[in-house]
Amino acid sequence: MTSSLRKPPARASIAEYLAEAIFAGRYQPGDFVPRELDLCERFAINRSAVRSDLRQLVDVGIIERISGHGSKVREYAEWHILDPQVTEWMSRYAAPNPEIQREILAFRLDVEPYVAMTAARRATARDLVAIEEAFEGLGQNLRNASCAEERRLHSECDVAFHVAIFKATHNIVWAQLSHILRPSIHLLVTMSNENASDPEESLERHRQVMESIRMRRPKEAFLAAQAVLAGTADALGLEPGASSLGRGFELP
Amino acid sequence: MTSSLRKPPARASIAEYLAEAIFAGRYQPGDFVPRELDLCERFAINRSAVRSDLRQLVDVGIIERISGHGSKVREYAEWHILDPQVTEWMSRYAAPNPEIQREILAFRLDVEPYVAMTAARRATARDLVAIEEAFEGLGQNLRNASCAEERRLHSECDVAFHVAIFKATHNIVWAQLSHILRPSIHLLVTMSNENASDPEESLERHRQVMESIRMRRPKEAFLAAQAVLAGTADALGLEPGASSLGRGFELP
DNA sequence: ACAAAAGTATATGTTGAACAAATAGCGAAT
DNA sequence: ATTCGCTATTTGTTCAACATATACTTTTGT
Repeated sequence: MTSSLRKPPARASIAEYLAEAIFAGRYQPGDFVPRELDLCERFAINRSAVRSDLRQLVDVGIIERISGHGSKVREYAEWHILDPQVTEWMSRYAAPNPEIQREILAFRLDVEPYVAMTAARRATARDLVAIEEAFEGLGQNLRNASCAEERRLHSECDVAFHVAIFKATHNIVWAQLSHILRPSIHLLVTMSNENASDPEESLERHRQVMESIRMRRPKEAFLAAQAVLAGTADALGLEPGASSLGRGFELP
Repeated sequence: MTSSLRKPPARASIAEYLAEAIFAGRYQPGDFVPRELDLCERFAINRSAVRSDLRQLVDVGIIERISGHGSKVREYAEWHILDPQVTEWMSRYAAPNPEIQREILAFRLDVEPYVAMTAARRATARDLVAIEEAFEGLGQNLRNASCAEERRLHSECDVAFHVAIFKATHNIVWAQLSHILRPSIHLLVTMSNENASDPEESLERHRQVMESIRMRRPKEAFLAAQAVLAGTADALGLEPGASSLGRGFELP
């Protein structure tokens, strides 16, 4: 009786359902999702609500509506992977496509060392608090990575740690771009469950980044972030050789 | 009679109207936009259509709907400035806020040299075609920058040039991120109308970037892109000293 | 006089039905 | 065999009514 009292479970979100189905690959690019009236029936909801939710998927480039024909899933390249909602879905429902995950990681390899370097120059005390709190969380949830809930918590702290560094650049573009990290971090935590890479070592690398930022040592922060990412790439089974930026320069 | 034959002007897009009004500053963060029924009346359109358009503004974080009260414009920091539609509105209706423009330019100063460098490593012949075509357009529309239409065309070519370089990285994240360029490039063209900075010099700097990419000289591409951005920052009256990344390294 | 509670006004949220418009596929006529 | 036109299906638009949430006002009790 507690369950039914709390809340009428919001409302069955069609966007959520379809996102899950699409990201899990049950509907692939070129496929058509069920028509409006079927979705109405399936979720006992009216057409306006269905259309409102479908609009969201259209706005982020995931589906394309063809008047009088149906709603088609668009190519992966068309998806707005910079949209926070999209990255959230990606991290929650796994990669729709390993290729995108690889490209996101390549991007991270490109930029995160530079972001860490900038953070080391500009981080305020408040930024350090956020970074440290996330790091504490990482340490807390390190050992008991038994149940799924614990791993999710660890994953969230990992995301918070990297996001806090992006925000420490004090640039709104970098700050908003930090959402792109989420999918690969969640994937990492999911996979490292099997891959059993050394978590102690990973934690130590994160600590190095944090300390370098605190001590205002940009170059060390750059290198430390590179080390973290090398570990990430390794755990995900992707060679960091794909990195493009940050090469061709001799670090002092 | 030609005007009415062509097309029933699509449909008055409420999203478009409100975006113009909000980006122009007629509604500022904290303000409430007209209520649904007023918009219905003003545009002779039904409520469903109005609500559909308002949903788009909600999805990109520009407005927030408060049940039973109204639709409030959110703080600039909440706006999804990485969304292509948002950047398009920003470029079309000028900056809602000079601060955001400054931060976008700071971001460009951070990344574009590295993007050019990567493009120099990975650009295919097809990428070079796109870059060259945009460059040709830049040269064409250089002299006759008289009417507004001509300037718009020049601006589009400028955008196309930089976007082509981002795409030449062959990374989907960089490619989608290229939308962020649009606002500052349009602003530049608008302002340089008054500022009368030397267009010949700017063109030459763009040529240097293109040539460096063609010749597969990453380091030269990096420096050439920096030079282009220095010119841009100068024309916009922003000192490039705000740049964060790409500093602290000695270029070979 | 002040404060808490109840009630009212206003705007958004939800529902349902009916009609309009666009697209694909089929079939007939040239 | 090709083109034209018809029909079926699905999305797009419109309208009207009711439900719900929030802010403001009035009332009531101390």
